Amino acid sequence: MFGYKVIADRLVSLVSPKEKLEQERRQQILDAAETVFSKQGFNDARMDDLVAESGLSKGAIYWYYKSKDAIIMALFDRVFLTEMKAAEAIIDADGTAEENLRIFSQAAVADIRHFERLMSLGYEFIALASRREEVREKLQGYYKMYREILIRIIEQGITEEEFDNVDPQNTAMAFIGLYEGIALLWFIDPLGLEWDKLTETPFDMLLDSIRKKES
Amino acid sequence: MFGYKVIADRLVSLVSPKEKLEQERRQQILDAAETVFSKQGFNDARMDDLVAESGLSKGAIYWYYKSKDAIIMALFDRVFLTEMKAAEAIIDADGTAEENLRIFSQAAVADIRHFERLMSLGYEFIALASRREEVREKLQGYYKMYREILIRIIEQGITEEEFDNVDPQNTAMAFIGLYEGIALLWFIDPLGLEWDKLTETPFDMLLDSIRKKES
Amino acid sequence: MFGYKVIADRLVSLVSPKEKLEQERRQQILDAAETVFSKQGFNDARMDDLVAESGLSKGAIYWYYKSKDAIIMALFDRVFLTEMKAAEAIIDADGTAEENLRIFSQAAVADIRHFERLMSLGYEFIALASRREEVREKLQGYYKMYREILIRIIEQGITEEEFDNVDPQNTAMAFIGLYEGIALLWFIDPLGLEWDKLTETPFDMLLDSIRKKES
Amino acid sequence: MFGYKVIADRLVSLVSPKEKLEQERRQQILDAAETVFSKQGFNDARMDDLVAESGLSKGAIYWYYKSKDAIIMALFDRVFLTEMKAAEAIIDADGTAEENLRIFSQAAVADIRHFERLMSLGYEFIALASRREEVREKLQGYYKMYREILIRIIEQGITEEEFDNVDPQNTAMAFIGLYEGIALLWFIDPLGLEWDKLTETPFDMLLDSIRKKES
DNA sequence: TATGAATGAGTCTTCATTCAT
DNA sequence: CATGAATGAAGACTCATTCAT
Repeated sequence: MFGYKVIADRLVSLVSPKEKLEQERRQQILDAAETVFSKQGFNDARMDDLVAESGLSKGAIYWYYKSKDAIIMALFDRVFLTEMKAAEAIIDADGTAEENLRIFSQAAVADIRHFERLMSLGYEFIALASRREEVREKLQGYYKMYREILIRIIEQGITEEEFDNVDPQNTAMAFIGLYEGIALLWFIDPLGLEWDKLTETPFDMLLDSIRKKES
Repeated sequence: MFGYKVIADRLVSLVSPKEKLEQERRQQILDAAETVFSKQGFNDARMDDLVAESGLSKGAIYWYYKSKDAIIMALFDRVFLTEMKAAEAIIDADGTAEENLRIFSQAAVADIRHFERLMSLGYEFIALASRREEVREKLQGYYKMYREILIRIIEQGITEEEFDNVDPQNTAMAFIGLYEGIALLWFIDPLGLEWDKLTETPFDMLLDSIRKKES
Repeated sequence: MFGYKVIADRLVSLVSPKEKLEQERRQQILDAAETVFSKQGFNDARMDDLVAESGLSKGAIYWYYKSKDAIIMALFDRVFLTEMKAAEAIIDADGTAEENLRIFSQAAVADIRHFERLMSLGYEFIALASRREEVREKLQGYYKMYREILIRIIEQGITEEEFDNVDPQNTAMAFIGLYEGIALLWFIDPLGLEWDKLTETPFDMLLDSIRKKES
Repeated sequence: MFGYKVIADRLVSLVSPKEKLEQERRQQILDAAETVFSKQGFNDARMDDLVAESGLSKGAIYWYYKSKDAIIMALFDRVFLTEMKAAEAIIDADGTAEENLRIFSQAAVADIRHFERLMSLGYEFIALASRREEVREKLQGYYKMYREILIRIIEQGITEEEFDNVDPQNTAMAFIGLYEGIALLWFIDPLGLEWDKLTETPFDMLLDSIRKKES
């Protein structure tokens, strides 16, 4: 990821001013979209709200994105990509499997806190998934990546005899599912429970169940 | 639940033919709404789609519900109520805590399978929750009920020394979160994994971690 | 044609009030469209102009026609059909070929005078013809019908030895072309020349050239 | 016509390089406009289509023409002028009236074939004529010129006793109308009839009717 | 001169809701 | 109670034109 970022930064400095402007404008529009859509939902958000929020004109927005839907999809990709990159950051981590799992879990937590404002957006996308093949496929890719990272960590744990000989696939699903579910509960009732507590116990429970029992 | 149904049936037989018709019409409308909304989402569904699906006229629908939103809310309540009733059915169950937990878990599973078609509807409601106090409160109530049932079972397990002395609240959240999360993953990628398998391992993992260790 | 009209009238009286209303509304809309489109052209005409001219609401217009283009096409058909029926009226005429030709020619003249206001509409349609297969085909059908009527009259003239042994096809084209061309010139410069005079001489010239020369 | 062209060429060589560039650019724009407008019609053609077709930028086009309408008018003038020049070429011809008429007729034929692609453009202009005084006047001028040339030829024929003592004005209208009408029919149904055949017979018919009968 | 990003008034169309019958 | 024609406010999108660079 770091390497990637460096390359990306370099790329930015290499692009023409014109391309830089285009990138800026697109970010400007997606920033506005993120704010407006997460506040009002895709359907209740008006293009005029994007105009007001972005400070651009209607025409300018349509110059960069051909439709409201295109903006939604671009926003999806941006959120998606950001999360993917955040996840990739953990791959390189070395340490015991449990440490890696904890780092990953904490990253996920941090992630969710950070993208607190994106959660409603996220459920909009999920609601879309049943109707839009394209969205569903992207979400599948996203979770697949997560699963693979976790599977690798769990396999590491098994190999290094930290963990019992569990099924890595199912175990990974358990971890991911747990986090997603907890996030959902927290989204519905953010004041009802503290996020950290909400997170730690279930994680420890799962971890506990796969930790190599002394014999 | 059964008792309830009996009561409901009695109620039906006690009401006047006029009221009976009204209830039938409302169910007709909500049936159509369930189908149409789950297929197209709240926003892409047209009142004319409800007309076509229900076989009623536009005027008839507006006779029984004052707006599209009222139908959405009534549908929410119906889904909500059905789930609540399904959950209540387990309260009376007697058996060991682990048995009850398993029964509850299987009910949840059965539930989800049964309401497979309602899942997209569910995520629409969740997406709504961040913008509509009313929806959020109902969802909170729904999960609160679930939590309380689980807490009771877990407390039973602790009291009867089946389970370790875990925190009932957090443990309940872990179970609920796990199921919700797994459901979400399955919703995104239904073909990717079998539902039963998807469900059993995580459940066993959690259960394993709270089961009283021999000392 | 008369028979047709009678049937049509009967049909009207047989249709339900609902269908009658629909037909009235559609005529109302096409009447407004005729006025507005002929005055402003298809593109400069606004749906709001149709609203104002028809006395109906926007929604009512869209209830009966799904788009502006659908109205244009329906208007085309109405104009087209009216002209076709007017032409058919002449078929039954008996008399010498020359008389029939003159009747037909005068009908065409009368027709054009009557549809003076439709001429700009006509040229809009003709301009459309190069881009819209559908329009082109309808116009082709229209002129085909005209040609066939004329061919029949000319063949009658040849058979009855009123006319020389000319090629009926080409001769028919000459007559039709002449009338269309004269109409076009008159459309461009209506004050520049009187319609009757504009019409008679060319007609007589053509007629003269095919009249059986005494030998 | 040739003389004119020579003058034009001289003019070009006399102007400054700056003016020469301007003339080139304007032709470039009108060339693109001719292509785009005849393919898509005035209304469906976008300024961006002109940009793409001309290879110039938006700004450049607006540098040379202040509006889309100005381009339409300039294009009209260019087409108009070209046709006028073609017609003028015949004025000088000497020969019998019938020869001149035939030359003129063949020129018109050639003209139409040559401007086959411009016909839809032509009908766009004609459709415009009813709404735009300016366009109507130009078209009137155009046909007036044609009429005058024909009148001169016909008067020549009468004077030289080739033709009967017909009314030159009406006879000219007959010839022009005939050609315009035939062109229209061919535009609607180009495959339905061959152009040459479509043209010759009517012409011969008219000619036949005015040719001096032997007495 | 030339560019093309930006503007924003103007359009068609949609669709929840109403109401005369 | 029921119908479905009618309403009209509202919204996404277009595109001729402008103007900073």
